[in-house]
Order: sequence, then structure tokens, then C-alpha cells
Amino acid sequence: MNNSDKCDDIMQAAMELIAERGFHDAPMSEIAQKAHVAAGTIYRYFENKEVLINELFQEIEDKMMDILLGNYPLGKPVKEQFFYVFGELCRYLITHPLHFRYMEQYFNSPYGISKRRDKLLGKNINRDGHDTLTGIFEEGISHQILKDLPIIVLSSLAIGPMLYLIRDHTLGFVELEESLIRQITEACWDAIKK
Amino acid sequence: MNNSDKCDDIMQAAMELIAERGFHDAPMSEIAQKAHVAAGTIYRYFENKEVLINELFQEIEDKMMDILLGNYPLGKPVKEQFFYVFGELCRYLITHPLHFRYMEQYFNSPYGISKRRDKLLGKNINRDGHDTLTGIFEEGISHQILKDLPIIVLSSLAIGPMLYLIRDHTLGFVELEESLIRQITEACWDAIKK
Amino acid sequence: MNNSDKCDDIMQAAMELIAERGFHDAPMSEIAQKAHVAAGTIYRYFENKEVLINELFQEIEDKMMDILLGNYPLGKPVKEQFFYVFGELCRYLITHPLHFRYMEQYFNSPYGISKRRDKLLGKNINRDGHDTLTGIFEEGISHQILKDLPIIVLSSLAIGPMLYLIRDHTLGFVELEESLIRQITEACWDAIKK
Amino acid sequence: MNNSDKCDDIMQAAMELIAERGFHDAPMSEIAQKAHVAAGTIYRYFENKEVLINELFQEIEDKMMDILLGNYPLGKPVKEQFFYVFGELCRYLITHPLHFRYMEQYFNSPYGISKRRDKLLGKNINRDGHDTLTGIFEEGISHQILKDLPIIVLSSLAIGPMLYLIRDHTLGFVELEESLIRQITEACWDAIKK
DNA sequence: AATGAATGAGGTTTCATTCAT
DNA sequence: TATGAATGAAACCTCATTCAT
Repeated sequence: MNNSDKCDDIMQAAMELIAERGFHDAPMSEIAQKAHVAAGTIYRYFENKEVLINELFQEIEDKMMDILLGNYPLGKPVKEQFFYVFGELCRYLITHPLHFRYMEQYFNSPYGISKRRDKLLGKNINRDGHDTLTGIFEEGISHQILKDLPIIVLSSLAIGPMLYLIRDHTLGFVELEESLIRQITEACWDAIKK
Repeated sequence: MNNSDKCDDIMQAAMELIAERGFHDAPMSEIAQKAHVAAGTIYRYFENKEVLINELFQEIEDKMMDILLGNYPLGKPVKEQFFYVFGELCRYLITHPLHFRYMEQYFNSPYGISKRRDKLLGKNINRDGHDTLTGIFEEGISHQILKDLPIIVLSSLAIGPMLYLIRDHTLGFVELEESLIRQITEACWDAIKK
Repeated sequence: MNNSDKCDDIMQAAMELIAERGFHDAPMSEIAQKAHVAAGTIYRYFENKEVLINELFQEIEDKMMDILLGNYPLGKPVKEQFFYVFGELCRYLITHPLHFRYMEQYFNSPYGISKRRDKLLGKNINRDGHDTLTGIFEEGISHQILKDLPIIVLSSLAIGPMLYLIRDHTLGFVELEESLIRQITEACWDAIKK
Repeated sequence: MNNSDKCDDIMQAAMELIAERGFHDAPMSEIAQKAHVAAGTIYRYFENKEVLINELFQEIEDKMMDILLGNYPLGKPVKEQFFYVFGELCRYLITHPLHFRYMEQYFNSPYGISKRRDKLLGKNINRDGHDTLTGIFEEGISHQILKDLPIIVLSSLAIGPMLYLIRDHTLGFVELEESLIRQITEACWDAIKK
């Protein structure tokens, strides 16, 4: 319990520092300081910086998935499923700007080279046997509801704009309130629907 | 000529290294080595690393703008203008994957903090008095052709998917050939059109 | 104790190197080597080279002041006070040639630009409410014992020769033994007395 | 003639830069620039930086000696000779602050390690068979006019204060006008006279 | 288990000097 | 003779990682 406290402190400190300043401006010593822990202590919990970074990514991903899958409208129409996933993801990232910044850093770095957006939103979402964005798209295509495009293309059309807009939101360029989110969801739906 | 050569060699080497491995893993010494130049030589052409990075950005931007503005369909319908910009940009980035990777690194780093995507694609494109993406959107909105959304939102809907897809293309996850580009353009148009 | 040791080793090494060869020929790496310490270790104790240099100066100044103020003949006649300060300072610098050389380097460098000789020997000596060279001179002038010249002139007349002679002493050009010091003190007194 | 022009330009530029900023902040490239000459050209006239620095010193010394020896009151009383040398030297340094700064830098650097003040004012002054400060002192001692102290001590008593005061003058701490110079000369004479 | 001082490789940058033109 | 681009050693400093306590 003491252990896990320290571990959490380290992860929290690391996430904040990295989200705010990027990987190359987040020294282990400063992470340690921020976590009220000695520099060497970090290495009892994480073999090295890369491992810490990857575990941080994993943790955020897991949390996101928990929320996304919590009330997933299983068996509902494709459109409803899409609106649900889009809206939840959007709200999650807006209310967790640190997670969003961290993910951005991660995917734009050598660390995240192997886990691109599509993997995250495609493969991993089907954890626990639940449906996935991929699933939504496949179903939509086969039901002639969605355009007959490669899944990866549909997924970019559906998710790409949102990620850019959330960045703009965190930078203060737009205010993404509920009604605007709704409109954007509609627009993305227009992009993928037949 | 000799001058140009060395300077070009340095810029080329820097761009490749940075595009492939990011700013913080592209040491000046290695850039020099790759450019077949002594470390100190770089500093005859660029005051410091930051200047090199920014000039590299500027060069890419200029080249892109030259192509984008070359055959710009001035005075043509909004839809045609949009298809032109989208297609040209897409083709440019696909044929210049290093430029694309470099721009990604740049915009996701402190260096590019002030020149975000929207600025690039919004403000700067109106060089030489030409129309701009922003211009296209404004005209489209006022003619009731496009959805009445903030420009920044339209721009994300229009460009966001493409940027993700080009990344996937450079990673070998999709093959963006001409017909697919056409379909994506259509889909993005669907997203923004009324 | 270990701490102190390393820090002292670094300061000692730095002082020796700088005193012997000047600031610009005393690389941090060599200081480290001389102190039997890794280069990076220096930066645990001193933020950068400038800080190290300034702390070294401060340390020397403090030691000198401790000695100068130790048996200060408070309330005694001006002449006695002058002879005390002159003699003590002279003896201190002769027995601490490294300190002397360091101070010379320091005052003849950008580092010491703000703390010139006069400040050192004028203002700072009045720590702990004690009298100062300036004080001695002011009292002497008002009592018509000393020449009515600007303090800064008196201070040069009083101290200038000594500093040159100590340099010559450290270089082996003169042997400043007690009786000669006495004579020099007398001569300097002749220079300033009415 | 062209040659010697370039050579003069280089020396002038070097002197100014070094006097103002010190040896270690006067890069050859900048000296070249200031002299409107290519970097490599300097090396046609001076084997390396050290040689340039030493020749610069020599040149200044020669100019000073020319002036000092120009109207030297040969055969006049010791006191008059002393007043002459002191006054001339003082005036020269005040009217040639760059020379003064350069000399200061020089004597406080490894370059000038072998040519200390005493050498300058003692040995070298007897160029052309003229009398010297040393000569003045020797004569003064033997005539019982001056204190019976080592020449080097007398020379420090006589010259030390002036050098400090000129520094203070160039720094704006005192204004050394003619009447003050006279008073200081008197004071220094008091220091050395029996 | 925890500490944090110590390490030292490696980063950016400067600059005296050389040499092809 | 003059040029100035090129060199590369060496300076200062950072930081991931180790290890004695």
C-alpha cells in the first residue's frame, strides 16, 4: 500500500511533467522531486524511463477504455453506437487534458511509434469481447449505412477532426461545449455515412 | 555552388534525421556526420539548432505554398477550390513524406508552438493575394453551401482526417492512391457541406 | 562530512587552478579531475562555473574579514588602526598566496566587475559594526591627521603599493619579511598623513 | 604600404577589442571583421594569437617610452625627474585609456607573466642610454634623498597608487584633473622620500 | 525498501587555425 | 597576397542511471 502510493505518486508526477513539457524536458530527477521521492526510488518501480513512459500510456489507455466501455450501447443501431463512442471520448479528453496532452506527446515520439491511433481505437477497444469502433464500422459497411472505405479511413474521418479540435480547445482556440460537440459528431457522421 | 551544396546537405541531413527520430534524437554532431561536414560548419550557416529547425520549417512551408498556389482555381466554385486544395496538399505530402514527418514533429514541439496547423492552413495560404482555406470556408458559409460552424471546426473536419491518413500511409497501413484520395475528399466535403 | 569533503575538494581545486592559470584556462573538467570528482559532480554543489567562482570569492573574503576584524583596535588612534589593518592584510595575503592570486584574477575579470578593490576594502569591512578603512580615513581627515584628498585616493595610496609588492613577493622578486612590511607601512603612512 | 596598413588595422582592431572585452572574449574572427580583413589574413602578419598579443604589448610600450623619454629632464634633481616621469606616465595613460586597459589585461594574464610592471618601469626604460626610474631611485638613495628601501619597493610606492587610480578614473570613480594629479604626485613623493 | 550523491557519456556551441582558391 | 569556408578539439552543462549507505 505504501508501495503503491509511491508508485502512484511517481506516475502522477511523471504524467504531469511530461504532459506539460514533453518527454525531453521531464528529467527523472524532477519527476522524483515532484513525487516527493528519491531519484533512485523510481527505479524500484520502473526499470527505466522508457518503461515508465509506456506504463503511463497503458494506464491512461485503460482508464479511457473503462469509461468508454462502461455504458456501451451494445446491440443498439450503428449510429447510436458511433455517437456514444464519439461523445464519450470527446468528453473524456476534454475533462482529462493531461491525459490528452500525454497521449499526444506519446504518439508523436519514438515511444509510441508502434501504437498508433488506429491500433488504440481499432484493436484494443474490443477488450472484454465488447464491440469496437472497428466493429461499428464493419457492421455499418455491411448494412450499407457507412461508405465502403477501408476501416482505417473511416476511423480517420470519424476521429481525426475531434483530436485536432481538442488540441485547439486545450489551447483556448475553441470552446467545445455540448452543442458544438453534437454538431461535430453529426458532421463526422456525415463524413462516414453513405 | 559549393556554399549552396554544404548548406543544402546540412538541411537535407537535418530534415531526414529529425523526421525520422525527432528533434531530441537528432544531435548536431550526427547531422554534421550525415551531411559530410564538420560539426562546427553547421554554425556557419545556422546560428544555432533552433534557427536551423525553423529555417527547415520555413523552407518546407514555402515549397508547399508554391505548389498549392501554382494552379489555384481562383474564382471557381467553393467546392472546386476545396477539392483542389485538399488534393494538392494530399499529393504533396504523400510525395514528400519527409516533409510531412518533419512538419508533424515541428507542430508537436515547442518550436512550432506559435504556428499551429490552423495558422499554416488558414492565414498563411493567402500569400500573394490568393484565396485561403479560411476564405473558402467563409465564402461557403455565406453562400449557405457549408455548415455554419466556426472556421476552426470546419478546418479540422476538412484537414484532420487527411493528416492522420497520410501518417498511416507513410507507415504503410494504407495505400493512398488517386481513387482513394478522391473518395476521402468527397467524405470530407460531406462533413463540411450543408 | 563526505559532502563537505567533496565540496571542499572542488573549491580547493578550482581555487588552485584559477589562481595559477586564470579563469579561462581552468576548465571545469580539469577542476573535476584535480578534485578527484566527476565533471557532473561539480554541478551538484555549484549551479554553474560563475557561481563557483563567486562563492570562491565570497569564501576568501569572509576568511580575510574574520582575521582583519578579529583583534581590531577599536577606539585606538587613527595611526594605530591603519598600521593594524595594513599589517594584517599584508600578512594574510602573504601567508595565503593562492587567495591573493585568486583575488587578483577575480578583480581583473568580468566576474568581479562590481566588487572593486575599494568596495572590498572600504564598504565591506564594516561588518559587525566595526570601523573601516573608509572610517579610518574619514576620521583622519577630520582630525587633520591625513591629507584632505578623496577617500578613493587615500585608499589607493595606502593599499596600492602593498598589492603590487605582494605580487612581486609571490613571484619571488622581493622577500617581504616583518621589518620590511613595517617600513612599507611607514612609507604608506607618509603618503597619506598630512 | 598596403601591407603595413592592413597590419595596423589588425593591431588597432585587436587592441580595441581586447582592451574592451579581454583576451578570451576577443576572437580572431571578430578582430578580422573589425579590421576589415579576412580571418586568414591575420596569420600572414602574426604567427598566431599569442604573437599578436605580444607585439601589441610591445608597440604600446614603445609608444609610452617615446613620450616618457622625449623631454626627460636629464641631469635635473631627483625630485624633478620623479615628478616628470610620474606626471607624464599618468597623463599618457589617462589620454590613452585603451592602452591602459590593454596593459592591465596583459599583465593580468598568462601572456604578461614574464614582463611585470617592475621590468617595464625598471629595466626597459633605460633604452637609448637614458636614465630610468631605477636610476632615479638609485641616485636618490645614494644622495640620502629617498628612503633606503629595495628599488622594487620604492617603485611600488611610487607607481602603485597611480595605476589603481587610473583604473578608478576610467571607471568614473574619480576625476583625475591636473591639480589632483599634482597632489597625488606629492603624496607618492612623500612615500618614498626620506 | 529507500535514499540521493556520484557518475560520465553525450549534447550544443565556440574559436584558433588551415588551406584551396 | 588575400580570402573565408571549413575544421575539430575543447568548453560548459544535463541527466539517466547506479550504488553505498
